[in-house]
Order: sequence, then structure tokens, then C-alpha cells
Amino acid sequence: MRTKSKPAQQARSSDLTGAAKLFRALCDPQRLRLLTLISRAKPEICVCDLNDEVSLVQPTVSHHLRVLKDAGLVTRERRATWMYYRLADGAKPKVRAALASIFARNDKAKG
Amino acid sequence: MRTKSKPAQQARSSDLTGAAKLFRALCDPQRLRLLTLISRAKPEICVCDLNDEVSLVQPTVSHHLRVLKDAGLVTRERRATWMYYRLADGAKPKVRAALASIFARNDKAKG
DNA sequence: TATCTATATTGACAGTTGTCAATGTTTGCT
DNA sequence: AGCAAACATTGACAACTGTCAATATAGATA
Repeated sequence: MRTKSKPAQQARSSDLTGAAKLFRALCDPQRLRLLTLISRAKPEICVCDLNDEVSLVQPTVSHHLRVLKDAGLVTRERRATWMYYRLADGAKPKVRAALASIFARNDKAKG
Repeated sequence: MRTKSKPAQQARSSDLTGAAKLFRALCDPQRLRLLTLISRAKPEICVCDLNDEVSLVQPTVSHHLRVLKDAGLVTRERRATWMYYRLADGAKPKVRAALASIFARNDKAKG
């Protein structure tokens, strides 16, 4: 047969596996730039400073920050009128684990 | 002022930075599954076997494989009518480097 | 050459996403 | 209360993307 008979399906954001969900948050250059800035902050950075660093209007920055937050990569805290973002506690291990789940070797070293 | 005055722009796949480009290849669950299968193959796997593992028609699998190949994550080699895919040599380091570029700390440990 | 098998490419379509403008919300200050 | 500043949310739109059907290509074999 030419293809297998398979039910039509639309794999969408809804059924993203954990790892894919994480990488999806990382796959935009502007968002990656924001995450980098947050990651290098010591230990946090407010939205106004982030706004100054990218060529995007404020609502767009806000959108990207939400995506990063929803992915569990950053956390935020309000102080007065400012909102401070910082790297989430388990951010790096989480991404490393996602990678490991892909590249994990299940062969036994010979010997 | 409310936002800064900024030129309208459409950041699209065209100007994806290296790291974002890589993560974009990783952000689909089916593609991730294919990459995992390729990664665990010893050392290669043909398209027909990949087809059997996912609920996608053959052209869609072919499409995902091309994305992985264009991202430099896998290589392929034809033998007879079969096409064999394997993990690209620098695949893992490449992704690790992309991650490092985001999470790199540029603070000096207090000493 | 004809034909079959394995895989890639093209075309179309609907769902998703990044962007901006407009508006809403929260907080601080007068 | 009234107002301004900082940030979030909503709505709209075009570009992108994952998917399938149809078709093309390459190699093997008769």
C-alpha cells in the first residue's frame, strides 16, 4: 500500500509533549533574547529594562514574557508598579532533561 | 511616552538566530519523536521504519526529516531504494552550545 | 522498456504565532 | 478622587507551519 491508512489528525499545540512545549518557548529569537537578558540579570530585571533592549513594542514584550512564564522558564514578582522577572529555579535542569530525553542513549557500552 | 517609536517589523523565520533556528526544529512533538528514534538507532534507521513508528503519512514524515536535516541535526545516506538517517556528528554539542549561549553566566563567582 | 518500491516534492488548507494598536488594570502620588 | 506610570490583555492581521493528497523521482528487477 502507498501510505498506511491512518486517521486524519491535527497535531497542534494542545498535545505538545513536555519537551516540545519547552522548545517551543525557545524557538523565537526575540524571546530567546529576553530569556538571555533575564538569565544574566543578577538576579532579576524589570520589564522597563527589557523593553529598552529589544526592538518591540511593550505589549509584544509582555506577550513573550508570558510565554516564557507559562513554560516555567521564568518567574515574576511585582514591586510597586514594576514587575521583576527572574530565571525560574529549575529552568536549566528542565531544559537539560528535555534534551536528555531525546538524546538519551539506551545502548550498553560494549565490554 | 507610551511605547517607543519603532519601525514596523515582522520577525519571521528569515532572521532566526542560530539558537532559535535549532530550537524551532525541536519544537514539534512528532519531529521530536522522529529525532529520538534516529538518536537511539544503532547507528541509523531507514525511513520505512520511521514511518511505522508515527501516526503520520509518509510525505509528512519526509517533511519533518527534511527540517531535522536542514537544522543540521541529522544526516542521511541512500543505499539502494532506502534512505538511512542518523544523528549528525555534532548534533548534541550543537544544541548544548545553543543552550549555553542562553544560560551562560557572565558573573564572577565571588572568591 | 515497463513496472514496482521507497522516498521526496508540490500544492492546498486550516490552525498557530508574532506583531502592533487600543484598551484595561494596578500602583503611587497629589 | 484624579491622574500618571508600568505593565497586562484583547483584537486583528499577515506570515508561518503541520498535515494530507497528488505527483515526481530514483533505484531495482523483470
